[in-house]
Amino acid sequence: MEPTVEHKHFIEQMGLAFEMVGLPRMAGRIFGWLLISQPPHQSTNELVEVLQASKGSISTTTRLLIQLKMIDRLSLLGERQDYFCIKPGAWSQMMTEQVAGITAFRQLAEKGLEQLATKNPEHRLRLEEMRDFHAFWERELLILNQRWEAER
Amino acid sequence: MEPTVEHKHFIEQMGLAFEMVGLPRMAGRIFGWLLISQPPHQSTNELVEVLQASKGSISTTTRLLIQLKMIDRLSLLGERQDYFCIKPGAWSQMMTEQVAGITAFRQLAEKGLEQLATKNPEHRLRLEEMRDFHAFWERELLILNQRWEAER
DNA sequence: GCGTTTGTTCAGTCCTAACTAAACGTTCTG
DNA sequence: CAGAACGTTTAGTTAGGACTGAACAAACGC
Repeated sequence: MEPTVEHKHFIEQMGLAFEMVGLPRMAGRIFGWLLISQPPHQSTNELVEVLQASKGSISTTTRLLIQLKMIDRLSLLGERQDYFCIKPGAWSQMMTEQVAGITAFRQLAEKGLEQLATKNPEHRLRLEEMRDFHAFWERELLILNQRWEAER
Repeated sequence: MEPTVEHKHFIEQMGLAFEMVGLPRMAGRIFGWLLISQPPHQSTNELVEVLQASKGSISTTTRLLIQLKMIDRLSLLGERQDYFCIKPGAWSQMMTEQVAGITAFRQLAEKGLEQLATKNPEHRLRLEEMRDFHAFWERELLILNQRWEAER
């Protein structure tokens, strides 16, 4: 299946959106195309052609997306090529990654409170709020994630 | 107030954490120091010295943090220097920024559904899930943000 | 008004990370 | 076994953004 001009535009937008959340643009392009391609699984060569990228780039980036649990590799019986498709729950997985960032902030706050806050309570206030805030979100985001899985 | 070795380590960690969420490392360092400095407001020159950075870098990055509503500029009466301190609700503000990213994804999905999805319902499925997912989180994150403001 | 202090702006440098292209290894086909 | 079809790896290039340093502008004190 060949991409139209609108398809190409969508792909490029997905690239930019992925970049915004800290992933390589190419990852967004691959994921974007897999969202709209017919059929939903595409071979390496198809990706190379459609996205006009090098084999190496596709190889590296598909492995990244697999590691992030956002796509699956399909090896069809009798077929020589590998195929890729979007993994169920890919978006949830992406959100889970975000939670990791929040955890990092909470841990940093806790370490700060242990190691360098004086006994002065007024001084501790800022770090305590940082810790409480991130603990709150850490907890609630996990709950929300479960609720989404349940509702859908 | 002079930073100890532990302070410097904390500052550097905050830099890395900020980098993880897509902000300049220097922004994290400034914010980190403002979290633990005594007093909680610090002048440009103090930031230059403590963080061992150029005036230009501090100037640019403080303006960025102000624009993101994460710190405030204080101009004390009779004082020539500007001071900076953490803005109440800075963390909430940071979270609000994240929501903007989610909104971008939802809008992209909607534009995709309008412009390039065929009538084939099986084909629309992936884009519809993308839209529903992000609409869900967009809604729930705003609610959570309000709950945090209320609870604290 | 002149020099000082302070913040901003801008040109240039440096560093990182994405991407390309080519070499390589592996597996399949005839 | 020879050759082709794939995917991976790696060296090299490129692009973007953070940071520096210096020039600049504005506000103030003497």
